[in-house]
Amino acid sequence: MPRPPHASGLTDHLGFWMRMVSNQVSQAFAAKIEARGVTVAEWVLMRALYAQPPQSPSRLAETMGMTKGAVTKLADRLIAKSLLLRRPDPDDARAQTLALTAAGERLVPTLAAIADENDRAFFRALTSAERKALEKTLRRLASHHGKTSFPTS
Amino acid sequence: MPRPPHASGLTDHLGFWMRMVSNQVSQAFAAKIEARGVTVAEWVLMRALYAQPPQSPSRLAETMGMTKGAVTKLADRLIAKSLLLRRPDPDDARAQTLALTAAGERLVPTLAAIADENDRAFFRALTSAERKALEKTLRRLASHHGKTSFPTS
DNA sequence: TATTGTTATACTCTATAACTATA
DNA sequence: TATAGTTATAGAGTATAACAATA
Repeated sequence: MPRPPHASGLTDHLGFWMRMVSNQVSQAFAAKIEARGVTVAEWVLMRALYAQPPQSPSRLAETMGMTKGAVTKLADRLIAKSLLLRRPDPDDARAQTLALTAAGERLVPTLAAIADENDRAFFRALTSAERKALEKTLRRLASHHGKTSFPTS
Repeated sequence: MPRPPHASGLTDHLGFWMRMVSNQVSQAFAAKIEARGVTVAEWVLMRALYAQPPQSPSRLAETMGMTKGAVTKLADRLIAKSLLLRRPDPDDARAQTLALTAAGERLVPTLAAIADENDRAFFRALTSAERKALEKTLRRLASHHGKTSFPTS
């Protein structure tokens, strides 16, 4: 009987392991912030607006690497939760600005603390040197392949 | 004027970088296999069935870490593409079995080669030692946090 | 009763494209 | 005409829960 042609396995690819670990850490984080009523994507948008002047949807779409339509939808949800405000730009009647509400501003440090804790717990299995090496590697890969320009600090 | 309370930034978390790099590599792979008419999730299911005896949806759900309903939906799509076959289990009238069609079996090595190439291209920026270290780290994290039991070979 | 699998429903995330209002 | 933003639509991915058939 003929043997089937060789095909590399799922676990032969670093991309597979990246996806698996990424899903694990993101799902753990998502579960923790769900109690605060926000999703991971919402957290990212909120953090991008924290302690910043109001930003246009276009600009947020650019820095977050998503489409304008996606930003609108995300913003709609945060507005419905009274965490975000949409206001017309006084200088350009076509434009809008997005800014956190007072409640939104207050929530960000809480979410940030949850993110800190989640990260610490998840990567606790690694030594300090391993974490450093992992971060360096990931940053290299991200900047090598990334089109999006997140604030790198 | 009061300074806003400190909140750690998105880029302070390894989880953020994991998610960013994982998305980059998965999206690159998704774009390449789209020409063959399959998605990443479909590839994973197909690879799990390649050169294997027919498997029950339950078992696949277990090993892939998803619900039975999700497997059914994924299977429906692959069946519509004539890449998968669903057949009643002769030993248990409640049960079904899933197996690749001949076309499905033929497609897997092609997809595997694309995955190989995608992985090589994406991680080319790293040295061999860095890749080894990354793999070791990711496997450690995955097994430390994973409930799902993928074939680890 | 317990189990297998499907179906129904829902929600997040994301994209593309059409559309509106303004520049 | 070009740009800013929203809306409409679509589809992947995933989950929960109700259900039918069978064990």
